[in-house]
Amino acid sequence: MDRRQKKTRQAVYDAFTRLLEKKSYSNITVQEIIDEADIGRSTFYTHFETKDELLRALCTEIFEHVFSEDLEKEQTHDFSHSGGALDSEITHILYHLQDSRRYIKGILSSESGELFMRFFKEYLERLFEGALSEKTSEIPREYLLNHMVCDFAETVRWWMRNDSYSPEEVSHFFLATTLSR
Amino acid sequence: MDRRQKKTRQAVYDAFTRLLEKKSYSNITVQEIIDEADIGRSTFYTHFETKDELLRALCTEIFEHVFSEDLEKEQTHDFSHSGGALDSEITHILYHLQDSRRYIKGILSSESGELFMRFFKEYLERLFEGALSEKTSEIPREYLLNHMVCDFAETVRWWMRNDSYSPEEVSHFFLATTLSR
DNA sequence: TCGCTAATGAATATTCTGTTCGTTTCCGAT
DNA sequence: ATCGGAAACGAACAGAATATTCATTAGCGA
Repeated sequence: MDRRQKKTRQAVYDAFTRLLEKKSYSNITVQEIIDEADIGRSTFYTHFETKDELLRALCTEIFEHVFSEDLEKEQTHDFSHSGGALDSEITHILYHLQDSRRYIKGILSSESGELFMRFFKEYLERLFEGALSEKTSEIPREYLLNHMVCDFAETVRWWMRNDSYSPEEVSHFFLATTLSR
Repeated sequence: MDRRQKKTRQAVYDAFTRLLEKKSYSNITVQEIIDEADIGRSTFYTHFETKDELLRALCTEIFEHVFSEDLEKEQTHDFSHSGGALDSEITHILYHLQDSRRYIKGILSSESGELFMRFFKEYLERLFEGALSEKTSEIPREYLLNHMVCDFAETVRWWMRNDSYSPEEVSHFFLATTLSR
């Protein structure tokens, strides 16, 4: 890929996250992003059709990073039998998220958080599908999956607001209050 | 309050909810609300500064209604001892929400859902504070409260997408997967 | 009945978005 | 080092939606 393109995209991502730390998503205009990134107007529009698409691209980039190694070995996941596998998996993801914390906090602190969470949950759904025990209970499986996914996503959101625990602790909180049924 | 003002506000709320049944929040323009409510342009702006403020006002109205009876007897709530009190409380709230289901769906199906959920969680926080057992566990109380609040809010969101269960069933799902620790 | 307040809506200003296009700059392949 | 193509540039423009202004009309309630 052309060096100029990479530089432009990166400049936009950086500018965007910098702005997200200061003000909410809907109050950020395309022009502000352009000014902050110091690029030409038409350049922005050759890379991204809309502000929404920019957000989507940024989220994709973050999650690609966070889930990269975890989802490719999806097949081998079978959390229902091995006790600690899910725990270390989750801890691992939390470490990745901690690295991207600066970006993520800004995104989560406004309506853009909605989109971020939606993406996040998509990935989590794939991850947790194997963690649900097979035996059918009185509770619908679709409810349980949604429950786990949302619970974890909200745990992360809480953690991001609240930087006072380690990935290991948070993983423990989550598993202690959610699973085991 | 002047009868005309009440009429205007009600006309706007009605128009807005009617539009929300058809399309999502972000695709509704102020002009459409004005046309649907059949009021003058400047009249809208004397009542609401922006579309966002209208949404906020509507959410307040909804929750005032949903939680009206429940929160005033807040003092007497002590779910930690009586088994079925929380259950019937929750079922009651779910019945209220079911009534407003038509337009809540519209609110939830876009970024406006973020605002709705934020409001919802504020009310839930007050409601659930009493439900947490006093005994300090290894899990921080603030984590547990956030966990319950988000879990219930997300349960409701799931239920709204997914109209196939009764309030009693949903209340059971929630209590079976969240509490008891 | 009368004074006050709300509603009206056309006109206008403003703000933001998204596109166009001729020009300039820069990359990388040869 | 050169050259063709691709990317960046940015002023200018069109279009959509928001928000404000103001003179006029209608309705409330004391």
